[in-house]
Amino acid sequence: MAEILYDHDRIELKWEERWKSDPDLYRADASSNAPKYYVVEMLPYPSGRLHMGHVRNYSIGDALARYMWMQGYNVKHPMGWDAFGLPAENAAIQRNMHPRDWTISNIAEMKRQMHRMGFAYDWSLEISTCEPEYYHWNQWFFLKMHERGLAYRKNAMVNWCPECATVLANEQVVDGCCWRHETTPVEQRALEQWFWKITEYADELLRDTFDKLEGGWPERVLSMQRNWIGRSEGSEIDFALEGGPEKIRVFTTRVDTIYGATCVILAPEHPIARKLLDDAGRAKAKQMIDTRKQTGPGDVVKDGVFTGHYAVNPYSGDKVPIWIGNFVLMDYGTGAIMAVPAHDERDFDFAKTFGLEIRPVIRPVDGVLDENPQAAFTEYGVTENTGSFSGLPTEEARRKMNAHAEARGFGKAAITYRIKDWGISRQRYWGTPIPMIHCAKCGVVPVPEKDLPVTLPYDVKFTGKGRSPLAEVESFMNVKCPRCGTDARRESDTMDTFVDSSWYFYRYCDPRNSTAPFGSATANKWFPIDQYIGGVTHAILHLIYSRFFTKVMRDLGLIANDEPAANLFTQGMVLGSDGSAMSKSKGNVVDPEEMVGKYGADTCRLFVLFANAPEKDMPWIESSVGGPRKFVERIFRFVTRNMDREAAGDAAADRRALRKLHQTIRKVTEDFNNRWHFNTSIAALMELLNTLQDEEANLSRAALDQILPDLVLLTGPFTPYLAEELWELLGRSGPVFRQSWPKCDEAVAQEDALEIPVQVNGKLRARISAPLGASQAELEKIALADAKVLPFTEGKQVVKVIVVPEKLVNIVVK
RNA sequence: GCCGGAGUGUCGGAAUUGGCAGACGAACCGGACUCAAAAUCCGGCGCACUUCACUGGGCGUGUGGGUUCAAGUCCCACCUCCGGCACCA
Repeated sequence: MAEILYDHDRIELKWEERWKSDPDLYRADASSNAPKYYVVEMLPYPSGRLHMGHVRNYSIGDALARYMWMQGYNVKHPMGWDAFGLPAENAAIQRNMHPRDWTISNIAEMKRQMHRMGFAYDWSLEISTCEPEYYHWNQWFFLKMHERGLAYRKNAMVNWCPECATVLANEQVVDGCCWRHETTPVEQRALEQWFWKITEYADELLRDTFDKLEGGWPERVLSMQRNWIGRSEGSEIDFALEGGPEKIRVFTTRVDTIYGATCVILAPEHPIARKLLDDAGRAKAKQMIDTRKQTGPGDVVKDGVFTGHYAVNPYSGDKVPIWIGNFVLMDYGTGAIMAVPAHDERDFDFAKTFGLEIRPVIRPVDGVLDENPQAAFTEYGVTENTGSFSGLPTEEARRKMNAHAEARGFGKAAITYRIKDWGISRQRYWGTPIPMIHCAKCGVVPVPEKDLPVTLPYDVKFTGKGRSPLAEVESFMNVKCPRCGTDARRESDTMDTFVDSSWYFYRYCDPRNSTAPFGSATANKWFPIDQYIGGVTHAILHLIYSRFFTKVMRDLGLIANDEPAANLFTQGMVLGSDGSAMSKSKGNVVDPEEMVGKYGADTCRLFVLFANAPEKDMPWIESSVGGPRKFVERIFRFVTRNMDREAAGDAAADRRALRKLHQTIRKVTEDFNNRWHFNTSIAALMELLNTLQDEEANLSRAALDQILPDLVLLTGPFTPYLAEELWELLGRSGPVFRQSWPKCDEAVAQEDALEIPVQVNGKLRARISAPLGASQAELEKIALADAKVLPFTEGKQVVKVIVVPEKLVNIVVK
């Protein structure tokens, strides 16, 4: 048969239809004895259309899934929708579309695009987090958290736009102002909200980044998580309020400097501050709280107010003034600090601004105390003027002073974390209703499990005003108290959408279960995830919340694993032509569907994988799409014109072609097994095709019959449409991804002779040819006798000759 | 400020364990085919020299040092860029 011209639409649309018509095609085999392989790509938010970041993420996962199938694994490869979220509500306000309708039509559109890309998902496992069948179990987890004391209520600040009279999400605050009222500064208001005690697991979350995830997760993700958890060891010390029963507890990492404390500073939100301040001071505190939200990090000017009250240093007995300061944070440590200007830069700054005393108490280990410091000395040293603890090195002083505080009952050694409990309440409509009821008699009462799910009402007005759209829906809000049966009101807040994505990959194991989130047996079979793949933007929040969830689920006895994913791969961002991340607001997005229309899905996938290594940010240079496109065409034409032609052949050409084939199999296999640098795998396939075309005229029928099927199989994970079409043209049956991955025959891959570079004093001077398996002595002899080497050794003394077998000869002369 | 990552041709990148720097592709230049163009095929393509030419050696992986027979790769110091955290006590 003659060469066939490549037509991407004809081939891809044909196979898309066939694949779609077989719902079992990519289903994992429940009765299989093959080892399991669970690969999950982070589920998308259905924003409307696929973007290039999705295409990159899913092309990587799809190549891997197909490869693992071909390696004989029982592969589970699901997809779903992270369907709750703010943009749906914005769409409702801005274009008068119901969030649910908007979301569902987006899902349909994106699913259509995924089919067009040829991704191998088992759609029977599809989940959508906005369906009651799914969020039912968010509510169930909420009840379990509540039972275990992991869910609690407390006052927390929310962003409030006085113009809209509504709560704003952080994303809706732009430069400290409301997104819809660009000149209206956002205020901070305290609201009772639900929190989950992730801090209870802070220590384990931190420890397991070392013990369980190192090696399987990227170092930078682990480091970001450790940073986020932010464990810090220090002391909590009580300063007694002069003339009152209260104590002010401060946290410090440098209790050894406490004799240098010249004031105590409270966060403006601190409850004691409210009592100590007069009206003017309270107004000032309120102003500090609001301004803090509006100024970006880094450019805060220190501000403070003296309360007019004093506290007593429990070590020295000194009386120190109590201030409030805008740089002291309520939600870190105890919300109060002791200021030691001589040994802390921030305190030094504060002291200079407000004229506070600077009292040095630490000298350098090999120096003297600087009585009049011009800057804070923050290093470790030796204590001075520190009562009975004077003359001690920092670490010893801390130990002894902690013990002293504990013995006297005014303090102790303490650990503080930067990570805060997870505030999950959102004053939004499009999310999971929090299954709680407020009863005037009984207080806060959980919805009984049997009454779950609490479903989201459809008929809601989106005015963009008020506390939460749900709070206005009387039929939803009015309920009988499950405990006393009197009239009560439902909680009108919904859950943070990060709750939905914290456990979705467990639901894939048992997506239609209506009596439990999933069955433990099936989860234990598939977990931990063998490979989780997603954007590095989720390195902290999603990945820490889902680790927290896994630990809670384990403690509930639902699962046996401690971590959700044994291996994590974070692909880089896709950058627009201007070098910054592709985003709608920057206007530098490239629509994948346009590319698919022009070049086909195979070329699009190949382009994305070939551009660079997948963990790196990918610069978008569309002009280079020609390479991958030509490669697809060349393979197609090469196979079709050689698939059944007569060929006499030449043994030497056959040998060279088969050698290159097997070297390529080895290379591509290694890339899959070790590092997923698909750019080099694809380069190797291009080299193979170059060699095959060089040898084409002299290849025998027998060699072609070995080469063509293997060539097609090797392209399977990257260009599934092309591979499937060629597989069929070759007269083979069964989908490509169910075939065995080609094996490298080392004997065939072996070169006939070695070509070895020869250096003199480390500089390349010649290449010699040597028989395979030549001894070191032989190589040395050939190298020394080489005509190109001789001019560099003549008249000189050969000091030594280094022979690296099969690699290189280096002659050292003097 | 702290933590992490990265700097290689005109561009994306390759060199996986210290052993031939620039694979593969893009762009560009030249040639063949064509009335012409596209497509395709063939050749060239780090820098500055040298030779009529074949060639020949020199320099070259952010900068400066070092280790080594041998350094893009290891060590020390520094510069730049990217990402995260950031008055975190």
